[in-house]
This record gives sequence, C-alpha cells and structure tokens, in this order.
Amino acid sequence: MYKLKKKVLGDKTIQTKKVVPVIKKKKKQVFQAIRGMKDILPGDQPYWEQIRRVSEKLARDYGFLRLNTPILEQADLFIRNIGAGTDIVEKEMYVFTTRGKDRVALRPELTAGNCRSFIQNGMQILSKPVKIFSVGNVYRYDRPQEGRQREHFQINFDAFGEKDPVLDAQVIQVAGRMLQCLGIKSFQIQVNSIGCPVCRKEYLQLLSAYWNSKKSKLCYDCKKRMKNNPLRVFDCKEDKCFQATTSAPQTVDHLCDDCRKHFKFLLEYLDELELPYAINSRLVRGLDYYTKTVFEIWSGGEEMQGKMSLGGGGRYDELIKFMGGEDTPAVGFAMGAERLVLEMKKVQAKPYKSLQPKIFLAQLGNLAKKKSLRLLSELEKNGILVAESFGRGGLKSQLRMANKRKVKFTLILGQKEALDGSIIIKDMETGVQETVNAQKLVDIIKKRIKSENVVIYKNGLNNNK
RNA sequence: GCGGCUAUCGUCCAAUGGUAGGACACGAGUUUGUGGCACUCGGUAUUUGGGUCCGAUUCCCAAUAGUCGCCCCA
Repeated sequence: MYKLKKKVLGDKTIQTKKVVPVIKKKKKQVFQAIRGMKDILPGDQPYWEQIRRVSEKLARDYGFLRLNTPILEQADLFIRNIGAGTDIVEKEMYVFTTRGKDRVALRPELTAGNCRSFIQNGMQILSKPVKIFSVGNVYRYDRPQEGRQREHFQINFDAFGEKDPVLDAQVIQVAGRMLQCLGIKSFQIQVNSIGCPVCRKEYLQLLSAYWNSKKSKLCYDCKKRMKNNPLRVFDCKEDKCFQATTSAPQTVDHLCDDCRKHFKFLLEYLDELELPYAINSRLVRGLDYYTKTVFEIWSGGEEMQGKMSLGGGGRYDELIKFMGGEDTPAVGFAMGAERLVLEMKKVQAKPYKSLQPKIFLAQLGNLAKKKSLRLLSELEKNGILVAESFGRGGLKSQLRMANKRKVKFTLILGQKEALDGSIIIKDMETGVQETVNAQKLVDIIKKRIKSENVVIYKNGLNNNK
C-alpha cells in the first residue's frame, strides 16, 4: 500500500512523493448507526415492553382504536398542515425525491398522517368521537442531544369529531395515567389556550402592537421573532425580554366567548381529575394547526432544571376541514418513548419483568443432545419454561449457567440416561438429585413446580399498576 | 442550523512524545458426568484522516460521533 502526493501543473500530473514502507493495520470498515439514530438493545427492552403494554392497555380501556399509517407521506401533507414557517417543517424535515419524482417526507409526527387517513378512508361515518391510537417512529433532522434523536418513537392518542372540552380532559387524563402506570409519579401538566383563528388573530395584532411599544427593550432575536411569530418572544430566556413579557397581554385574557368557555370547562374537568396542572400563558406550540387547548407534560416537580417535555398535544379543530375533509374538531397528544425510558430510569421505575425459566436442561453427548431438542419442545408444549445452553459441552459449564440463571431445578440428560430412557432431576438449592423415568418427566415437573410454588404461567401487567 | 466540551478493551476507569494498566463482564481450566466461593490462565481498546516529530494513543488541524447551551421539541 502506498500513497501518492500529486501536484497538478497545467495538464500534467507529476508524482512528487512515493511512500511505500508504511505497513498499516488492515483498515476495517466499521459501520455506525446514522447520526441521531439509536439501537434499542436487549437490556433496554424491558422498559420498552412496559411502555408498550401500558399504552396498549390504556388505548383499550379508554376506547382508542389502533391505526397504522406509513412512515413516508407526501412532503406537502406536512408542509401545508404543520405550517411552512414552523421549525419542524422549515429545518427539521427529511424530504427527498423518489425515483418517480414524488416529493416525499419521513413523517415528523403522527397526527398529519392520521388525519389524512381519517379523510381518505371516510372515517367520518364512524360514530363520534373516533378515537385513534397510533405508535411509530418519527423523524426530525435536528441536532441530537440526550433525549433528542433524529429518529424517535411516539405514542399518539387522537380523538376526532367532538368539540366538547371533556375530550380535551380525557386525552390529558390518558396522558397522566400513562405516566402513572409507568411509575413516573412526578410530573406537571402545563395547559394554555391559544384561541381559535378569530380571537387569535385579534390577539396577535394586540401582541405585536405591544412588542412594538417595548421594541427598545428586546434582544436582537426577539425583534425578529415579533415579526415572524410574536408568540415566540415569550420563550426567550434573555432577562430583559422576560421583563418585557410580564406585562404583555396574555392569550387567555383575549379569547372569544366560545374559547373562553371551552378553556374554563377544561380547567374544571382537570380539577376533577386531580392531575397536577398549571396554566402557562407562555405555552405555545410549534405546529400551526393547534387551536384552543394546548398542553405539554414535563417531568419532575416544581423546579425547572434538568427537565424535559415527555409529551404534548392540543386541539386542532380546523385541521381536518383545512385538509379537505368534513368539518371535524379533534384533540390529541403524543409522548416520546425514548424520553419515557430516560425518565423511568431516572426515577427508578420498574421495567417489565418477563418470566424467567425455573428449569434448566443440561445434556451430555450426541445422543442426549438429540433427545434434548425433542424434550425441550415437549416441555414448551406443556407451558413449562426451560433454559438451556446446548452449545456447551461440559456438564460443569452447563451447571454454572444454570446457577447463573437462578433456576430451581436442573434436568440432566447424559449418555447413560439417554440410553435407558431416564433423566436426572437436580434440586439446585439442596443439591439433591433423583433419577426418574423420562416418560413421566412432564407430570413430575408439573407436580414439583406446584409444590415448590414456582410460577409456570402468568398473564397481564406485573408491576407499576 | 450556530457555539462550547469530550472520544482508550463489551462496560467503567488509569497512564504515557518511545512495549497502553486495572476492575467488572466474558471465555477456558483447577479428578474431561456435577453449580455457587476461591485460585490460575486467556482474548479484546487508543474513533477516522491529515500534520509536527527519529518516533504521536499523547501535541496541532479536520472529519465523525457523543454530550451540553441556543433554537426547537417528544
């Protein structure tokens, strides 16, 4: 292997240096996951399993029907409905052109696709509200950090066709229940109402006028924000801007009658639910389709440090109509699964604990190995979980494995036993072992397991209830 | 997309301008048909590409990735 350093003079290429002797290690190509995308390893799966089970249980219990939509949609679906000016669309969306020259995008969220599906499949004929449960990966080309990936998994609940604020409350209730069921006890729900298109328009004019009057006291960024999106000035962390916001007009004070009532009822329902909520008049959300209710759920208690948004959502009464469907009010929310996992670990919530086998099958010799395969499936058919390590040869290392797996009994099937149709049952605590007829093994095990109070079969959620 | 910090076995942590060390984990063994404890042995790492240098894992630059802040959000 050698390297060439080339210098180009006119149209001639001249070799100026030739290096041969450098013997390098074979360059192995190491593939790496794409930036911002992570593997979910076996060690984390119990957390994911718990999230899966809890969300499916809640979907069932609260009457949400499952809907799966494609990861890929027409780019315009998102651009038009989430809003061309939003960060999600403007700088975070994966957009590309297919071989067929279609402009498509990896979905940055689930709601737009759900609405598309709702309209396309004529779901408005279903009895209202139409409650939809959807989960899946979403994609945002953002700069990765802890709890922020380019591919992440969202759990989404939407309710279509009902404008009553009780649905807003129910959706928030499901979100709260989800955290509780996962063992995340400390969280806060922040709610706000950003009004309907009518009152929001008036409010924004009012707000712009207000910012204008305070223009000299705002930072550079906020001067830009007041034009593009006056609501965003509320988010600024600069002290002087914060000072300016304290006397700014608030959305809740400038709602029309309908929106005001809606918000008032929602708050009354929330009081009834006994969920920890707070009104945050600064809460805006980064998607243009929201109307009236918006909310976010934050981890942790009072202080804001090291916290993250676990989920959020709101009402989008105009979206379906805007997309060309029948006028259908709707409300929904999404949770981020990766963040839930992080939070579960942080608060030491219990992950799902799968059943561990209480029996280990050890084999010695070729004949025994053959018989073991059949025996294993025999036990499996009888609902008895068995661990094994067929790849290992020695009895010693198999027993070591059995010990590590903390099993109650080890079955030993050696050459001798394989020939005369017997098998050894060894009690791992007492070390006592007994040779029995292999034909009767299943019955004997069942009896033993019963008397030893070892669970064979269990169903449903096992913790964090 | 902008700025800061970081990068060593599978994991956690050392060290060094001249042979990279430990712990945990993993594997093999201590009467090749009997586990836990103990002991012995073993494999595996300086992210990549340039530069400075006799020599770079160490210093410099860049790429990549992670992380933090901004922006935004799940």
